[in-house]
Amino acid sequence: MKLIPRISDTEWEIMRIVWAKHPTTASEVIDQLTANDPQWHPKTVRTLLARLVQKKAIGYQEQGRTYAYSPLVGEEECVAHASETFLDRVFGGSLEPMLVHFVSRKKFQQQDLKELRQLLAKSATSKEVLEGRKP
Amino acid sequence: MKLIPRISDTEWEIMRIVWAKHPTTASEVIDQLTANDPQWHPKTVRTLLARLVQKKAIGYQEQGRTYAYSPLVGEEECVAHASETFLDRVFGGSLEPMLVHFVSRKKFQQQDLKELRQLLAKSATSKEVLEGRKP
DNA sequence: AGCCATTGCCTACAGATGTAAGCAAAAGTT
DNA sequence: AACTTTTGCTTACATCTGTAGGCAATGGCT
Repeated sequence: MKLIPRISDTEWEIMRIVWAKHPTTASEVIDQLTANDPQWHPKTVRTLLARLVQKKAIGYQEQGRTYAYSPLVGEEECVAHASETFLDRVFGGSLEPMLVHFVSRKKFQQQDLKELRQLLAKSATSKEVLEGRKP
Repeated sequence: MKLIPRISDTEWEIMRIVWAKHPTTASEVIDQLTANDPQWHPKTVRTLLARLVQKKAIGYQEQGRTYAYSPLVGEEECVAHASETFLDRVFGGSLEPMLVHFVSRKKFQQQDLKELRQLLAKSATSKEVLEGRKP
């Protein structure tokens, strides 16, 4: 079974960019980040990239003097792991209270409700979900 | 606007207990925790309680030589804050991908789906949304 | 009265995190 | 060739976290 390295808050920002487009270079990542938020300091981004390499969350291939980074862990796995952790921490592992929370929060728009509804309609007929487990 | 202190993983365990019953004492919290998981060391719990006091996440009243702790921040606020943070980090702030994730994960049972539908039925206040069913 | 358990307070300490700075080599510019 | 920029490598450093240990006072038990 694969080990998922612990990815910190700021590191997630980096990872999402790398997952979105890879291989990618440090300067590309920096550009992406600073485009949305000029608070990001290039030096900080490079440090984080190096740490992610150490953690084996990403790897790289040398392209001349620069590195072309690529993820070594799947986004799905990390998302799943982070979701589990979040659920356990904040909702004690219970899904329903979490859903109640998200469904009732103000930012939850009608549009979202509609989409969710369609999602459920599909899930209800899909094998993966229906045959999930349960004795 | 109220500031929500940053609550760490282990601190959440403590907070959930304090929210569930307060005021409560250190030994009560320790009992609760060790009941489920004997790994918890009493000293660790006391340290965490002290840190939560420092962070002003909880407060206390002296009951003789012991402290009776109570939350200073609401569970709702903290849950909302943690949820926002999680959503931003892991799903870039988009609710729908997150819901897709939770709805499609294997542990999501039919029972949960049913509950969620009922939940949605209640949340749905508009007719357009209600009509979004049947493929 | 004396001893022990309990409680909070102070201290410890390694590893993770956020946030960079300094440096040397290589690449690009003039 | 000289100069500037870019890049990765190394180092810094205050916090925050997880996980306790030691100490002194207070309360209980004998």
